[in-house]
Amino acid sequence: MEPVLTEDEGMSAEGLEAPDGETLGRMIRDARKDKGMTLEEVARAAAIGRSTLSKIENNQTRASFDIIRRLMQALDLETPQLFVQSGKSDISGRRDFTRKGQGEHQETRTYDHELLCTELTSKRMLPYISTIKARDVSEFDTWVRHRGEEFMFVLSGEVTLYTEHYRPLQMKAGDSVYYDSGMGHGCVSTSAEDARVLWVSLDG
Amino acid sequence: MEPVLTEDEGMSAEGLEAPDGETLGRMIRDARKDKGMTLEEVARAAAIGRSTLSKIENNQTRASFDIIRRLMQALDLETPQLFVQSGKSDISGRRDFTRKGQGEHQETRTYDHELLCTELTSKRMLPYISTIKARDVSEFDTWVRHRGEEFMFVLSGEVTLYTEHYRPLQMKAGDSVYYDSGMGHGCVSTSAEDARVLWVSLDG
DNA sequence: GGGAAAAGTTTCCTATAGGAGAAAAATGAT
DNA sequence: ATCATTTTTCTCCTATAGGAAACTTTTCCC
Repeated sequence: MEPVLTEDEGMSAEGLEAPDGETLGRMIRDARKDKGMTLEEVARAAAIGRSTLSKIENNQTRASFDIIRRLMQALDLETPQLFVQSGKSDISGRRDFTRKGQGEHQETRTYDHELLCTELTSKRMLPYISTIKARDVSEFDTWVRHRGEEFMFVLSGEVTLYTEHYRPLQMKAGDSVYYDSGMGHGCVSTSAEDARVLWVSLDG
Repeated sequence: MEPVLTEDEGMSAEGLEAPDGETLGRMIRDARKDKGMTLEEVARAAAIGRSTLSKIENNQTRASFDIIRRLMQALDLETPQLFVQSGKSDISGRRDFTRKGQGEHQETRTYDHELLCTELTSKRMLPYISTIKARDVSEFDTWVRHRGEEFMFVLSGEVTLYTEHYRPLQMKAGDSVYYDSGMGHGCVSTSAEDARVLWVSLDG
C-alpha cells in the first residue's frame, strides 16, 4: 500500500460488478478445483446434473439463478466472492469526506437518502443521512430486510423504529439504536415535520 | 406486512434463508415499489421484458442468473442483500438502543467517549460519540492507528481531522469523513469550545 | 359513475436450459 | 506403450425461460 498524496476528493474506484457470463464459469471451476472436487461430486452436492455443471463452467449456458445459488452453497462460496469487485475491496490508505448536504441523493417514497463519502466505493460500512418524510404511522406497511447490521442515530425530529420481534421504539434527537438488519425494519417520522437520521449500514 | 408487537428483548430470529423462489420475487417487488417504479420502467432499465419481470415477482418462473443480475443492478440492490444466507450474524434478531447522553462514558486526556448500544456486545461496528476537548492544534502529536475503517460525523463545533497521507481536513457540524483507520489519525477541536462527533468504527 | 390511460397479468411461441446417457479425454497402473 | 478407470464433454430431448402482444385490472380524471 502506498501513500496516496492526492487531492482530497476520492478517486472513483469502480464499484461492485456482478460476474458476466465470461467470468462466472471460471470462478466456479476454480472454486471446484480448489477443493479438489470432481464435476460429479459438486453436481451431486448441488443436486444438479453433471452436464449442466460442465456447461456452466465452460460458459456454454446461462444458468438459472436457482442453479447458481445451489452451486454456491455446494461450493461454500460466499456470495460476495461470486460478485467480484473490479476494484480492490479495501480502502488502504484512503480517505473521503462529504460536506454537509453535499452527499449523493437518492429518493424513495418515504425516505430521502443522502449517501455519504460515496467516492470511496470499497468501504465496508455504508453511511447515509435519511430525511424521513412525515406521515401517519398507519401508513407503515413494508419491512426492509437485508443481512447485516445497522446503526441509527437521530439527528432531528422524532421517529419510531419498527423492528420485527420488538415493539416500536420512539426516538428523539440524540438517541441511537443498533440492530440486526436481517430483522424486518422500518422507520417513520412521528413528529409533524420530517425527521433526519444518520444511518450506518454494514453488510453480511 | 404488519408490525410485530412483542416484548423488547430480542428473540432468536429464525435463520435467514437464501432467497428461494418464494422470497426472491417479493424482495424484488418490494424494492421496486419502494422506488415507486413501474414494471415497465424497471424492465426497461434492466433490459428485460415486462412480462418476465412480472413472472419473477410472482414467482412464476425461475429466472436465469443473468436476468436476476441485471435486475439487481437496475434496482440498485446490493447483491449481498439478495443472497441472504442462514449463516446469521451474531446479533441475529437483536436490537439495542441508547437514549441521548445515556451511553457508557470513557474519558481520556483529549476525548470523552460515550459508547453507544453497549448492551449488544457482539456487534461488529462500534458507535460512539466523542466530545473533543478544545485545545491548541500544536498539541496534536500522537496518531492512533488500528486496522479497520472509520466513519466520523461532526455533530457540533469545528474539528480538524489529521490523517496520514493527507493534509488536515477542517470540518464543521454536518460534515462527515470515512477513512482507513490503519492510517495514523487524530482529531482536534479547532473552535473555542469542545466539539462533538459521532464515530463508527469497524475492525479488521 | 363512466371512460381513458396506465399498470399488471396471461397467452402464445421460440430459443434454450438442464438432465440422461453416449462419446471422448484424461489419468494411472502394470 | 496398452488397457481399465475416472473425469469431462457432447448429443439429444423435454420442459420451460423469456419476450411480444393480447388481455385484464387498477388508477385517476372528469
